[in-house]
Amino acid sequence: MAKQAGPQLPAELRTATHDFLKALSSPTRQRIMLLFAHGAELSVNEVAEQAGIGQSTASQQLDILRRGAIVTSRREGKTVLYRADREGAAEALADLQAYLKGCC
Amino acid sequence: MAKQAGPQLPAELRTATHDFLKALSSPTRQRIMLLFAHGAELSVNEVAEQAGIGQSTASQQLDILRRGAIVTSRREGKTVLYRADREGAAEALADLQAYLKGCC
DNA sequence: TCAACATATCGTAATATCCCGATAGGACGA
DNA sequence: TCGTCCTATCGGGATATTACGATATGTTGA
Repeated sequence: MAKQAGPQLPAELRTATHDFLKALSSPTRQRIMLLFAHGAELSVNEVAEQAGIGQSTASQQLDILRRGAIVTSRREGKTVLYRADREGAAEALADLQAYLKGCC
Repeated sequence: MAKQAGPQLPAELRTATHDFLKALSSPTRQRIMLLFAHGAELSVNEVAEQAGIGQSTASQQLDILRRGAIVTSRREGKTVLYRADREGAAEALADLQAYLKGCC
């Protein structure tokens, strides 16, 4: 029974993994991610300031990173704190690795 | 006290890794890569046909993939054969992993 | 050399992305 | 409640990406 072996085709990239790739394929967002080194938690304004971009831009780019599951956010009073999402990143990386194993 | 030693900062992504991410962050190019599963070698025309895109588009997208070090090419008579670049992909993946370890 | 074929490049419209300033929405303290 | 602070969303201009058809470049065989 069963489908028998095989994971068959290498399968496609999950939507989540595509969002991950797109999120990281921007120099600005790559720069933003480096701000989260060592588990740092930063507000939108702090990201904007340290990355040298406007507040609205920071908010938008952080949203893209969140959709890519590379960061998570939580409210702390008036501010929203963002931090790196280790788990999400690891998951996307694993999926990417599986995808590459299929075609490379 | 010196600036201390250490591997310092996780460092940025190499240009090559950025090219890799950009190359894979397109659904069309992701589809193209799946054509190279199992070590398949394909001409530009074959890629165009199987991916459902025009010849010039295939040539351009393959060039982007090559700059991302995900495929390599070689001439075989009149045609140019492309195949997946396992080594390049593994290298980019390793760099990406190191980068994520730095910020996530 | 000249055709025939395969790929690469050029010019382009359509679409998407980036970043901004302005403004709306939410949370807190007075 | 009101005012302040912080974040999210809106609207738009500049730029980049995508995919195409047409054309140039390059390779082989007659």
